[in-house]
Amino acid sequence: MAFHPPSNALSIKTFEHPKSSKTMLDLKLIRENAAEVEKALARRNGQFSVAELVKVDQRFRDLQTQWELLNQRTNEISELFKTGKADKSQIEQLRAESKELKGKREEIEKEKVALEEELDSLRLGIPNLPHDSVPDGKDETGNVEIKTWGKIPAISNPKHHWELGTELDVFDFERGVKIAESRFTVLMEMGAKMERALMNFMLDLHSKRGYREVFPPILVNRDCLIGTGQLPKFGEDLYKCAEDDLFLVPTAEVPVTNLYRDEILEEEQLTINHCAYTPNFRREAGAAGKDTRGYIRQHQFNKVELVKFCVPEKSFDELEALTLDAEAILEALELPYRRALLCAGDMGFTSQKTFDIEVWFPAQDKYREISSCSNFGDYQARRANLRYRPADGGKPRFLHTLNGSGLAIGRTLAAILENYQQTDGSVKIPKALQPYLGGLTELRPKKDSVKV
RNA sequence: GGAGAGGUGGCUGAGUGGUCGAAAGCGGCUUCCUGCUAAGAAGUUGUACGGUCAAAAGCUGUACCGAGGGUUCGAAUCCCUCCCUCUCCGCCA
Repeated sequence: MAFHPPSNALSIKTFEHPKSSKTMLDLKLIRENAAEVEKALARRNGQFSVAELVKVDQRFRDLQTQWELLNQRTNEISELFKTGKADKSQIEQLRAESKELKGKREEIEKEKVALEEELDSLRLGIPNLPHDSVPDGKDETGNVEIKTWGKIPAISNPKHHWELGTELDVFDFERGVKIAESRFTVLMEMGAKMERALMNFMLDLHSKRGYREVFPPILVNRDCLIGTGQLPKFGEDLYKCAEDDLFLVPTAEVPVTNLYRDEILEEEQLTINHCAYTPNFRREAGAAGKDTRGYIRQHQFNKVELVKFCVPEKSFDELEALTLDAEAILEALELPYRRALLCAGDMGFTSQKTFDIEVWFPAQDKYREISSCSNFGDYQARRANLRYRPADGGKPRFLHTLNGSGLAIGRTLAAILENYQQTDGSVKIPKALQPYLGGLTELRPKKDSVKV
């Protein structure tokens, strides 16, 4: 696998000086570089075109100009009234003209509103541009392995985590289904404790490394989801509380990135680092039949998330730092992993560049994703109106956002079970986690215990 | 859930239907003064989208005082609807 170093072809840097808010990509940039934008989008999996957008935008701007001219005349008329310059003979005529102008304006406004809606929906439907350093590729086969860490354990006939977990009284899959539906699992005694221990361990480690811990709401409003990019396109994967128009978070990325929505931060405050634990809820709409066994793909799962807000110039350095911070958890737990650079076709909608961290699953004999670390550039910042005032006092600029799992807790638990399994069916506890479990060193099946 | 108050620029906070993009203060920026990590003086300081310009500056047009409607030649200011915030009461972990 080849490593693709950053190139400087179509410079994503030109996106750093946005002029308008509430767009995902800078409209001006799209207008002026439509061909290059098309080309960058073509690298993604799926059909995205800006041609229609450019057309609607042009029509909208024409109308805008007409509308402004009508307003200008209206203002002139009222100026005549104000200054008393209008002849008495003219007054009635001016009143009539103004009314007529209003009628014309209303006509234009009708079309404008319709066009604006269309424009918004077109804009929100266009994904972020893959960075130049992102390799081409249609799907995960195009991803590039960047590094591997740790020694893959030699286990003969490794058991799957769901087998180990059931024997060790960690998971109760059947009762999870009874209580909710499929893809819901009950964590029994040691499972519950392990999950809680992992949560605390991860938050503590990240806190030590400079992330400020937050615990946000787990129900969020529509604006948040538009801000981070889940809406309007990916609503089918969300759980919704229809009566309140609130949604269960699919990731802590949503509430944490929206912490500073519509705010102007000071450059001195950046980089802001947050870590947050939340449960996450996903309908897994497109995942029918995938990972139906085990604890890998649940409708509800726990995760610690890392989120960064930084100045545009630093975001790629911060992406590396963030990825290392996520990897630090796996290294502390001594779980073998690799890092992959996602190709353009496999990247998330909002991302400019993404590293996946994949942990080794012995029974599956492969690496599975446990974290996804992305630089979004100013894409989310535009949608969520996240800005900062430069230290030199200039105009507010959009900042850059990043996030990554640090880590998915359920998958970490599953990975521990598999990688730390012993031939006698017991599972050792990683040293780093033992203090969080009262010094416990292993999980052992209770032969004499009756399954309650 | 009941009653009341309120939503104005980066922040605090004035604002009689036209002189308000909006007083004042704070903060920011620039300059001056002062020999000391301070204080003072003056000026300046919203955002977005257009036009002019090679470009920037400048000039200029339009919009924006919670959102959306209405009245009016003209609305931050009057009317209606909605949203949100705060205070008191009730209820509750």
